[in-house]
Amino acid sequence: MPAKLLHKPSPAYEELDPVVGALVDEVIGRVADKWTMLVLEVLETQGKLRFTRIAEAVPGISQKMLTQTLRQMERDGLVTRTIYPVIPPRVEYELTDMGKSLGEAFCGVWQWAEKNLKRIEKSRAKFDLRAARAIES
Amino acid sequence: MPAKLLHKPSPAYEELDPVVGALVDEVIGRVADKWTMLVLEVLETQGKLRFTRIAEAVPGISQKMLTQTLRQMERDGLVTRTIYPVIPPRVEYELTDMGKSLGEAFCGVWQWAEKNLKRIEKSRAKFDLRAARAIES
DNA sequence: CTGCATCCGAAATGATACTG
DNA sequence: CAGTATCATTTCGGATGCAG
Repeated sequence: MPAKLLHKPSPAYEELDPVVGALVDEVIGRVADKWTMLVLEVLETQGKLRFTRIAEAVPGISQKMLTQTLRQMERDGLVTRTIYPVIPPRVEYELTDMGKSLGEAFCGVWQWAEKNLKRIEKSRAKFDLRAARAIES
Repeated sequence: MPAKLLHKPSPAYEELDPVVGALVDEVIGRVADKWTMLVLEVLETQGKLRFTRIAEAVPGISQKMLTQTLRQMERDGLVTRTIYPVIPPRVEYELTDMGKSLGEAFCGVWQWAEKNLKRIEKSRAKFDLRAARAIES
């Protein structure tokens, strides 16, 4: 992989190969999903978990969205789903190697978010203040 | 951010500081947005650009979404917006230092996406095949 | 306990027309 | 050129009921 393509393929790259470019965008769209990121984070830090544990660990997620997110992640090969044929049912989810590697790739983003939280809030306050004054005048 | 929780417990960091935890989630939700990521990437690799150039470089984005995304990024302090009072209007967008640092944080995710594209496609094909067979039987 | 199916309102997005 | 405004459409997400 050339150093030039460390990031998303440039427009030139997409003109050469629009299909691959579109697919990369599609994958980014999938992976850059709020619930996917939060579930990924939980599974990365807490290891193998069952459905209800994940629901508890991801604040605000509904059962429907959790099921949907886990199915997508399973389809994409990010998690394994293990069903224990017992009563009551027991289903456990665990990151695959690919899932773990994605978690590591996102690590920098989490750090960035924590580190820059206050700066973002300040920026927003400033922006909103300027906007308010613009309306007055 | 969802308002209501269907369950009681929370992740470790939220128990320590629920407010900060919620804010980190909010920032992640914002930053882990498809269009934000794509625009960020374009500005990172191509530097200062005007509105139409960005639109051309981000395949599939609508004018509305580009405007919205750029406004949010400006509000969060990720980009600067420079207006040249000429006719026709000329507006240029450029990453701030904070925007650039976010771009670097996302670098690993881009690499991951390119690297694992084929593996994801294979996983999906396999999953869909199993699902199809499950329906038949 | 897990999680699918369905309904429904809310929110996000796209398409189009229009403006300084 | 760089938007804003509006409307149509799609998607999201919560609530509920039910099944294995």
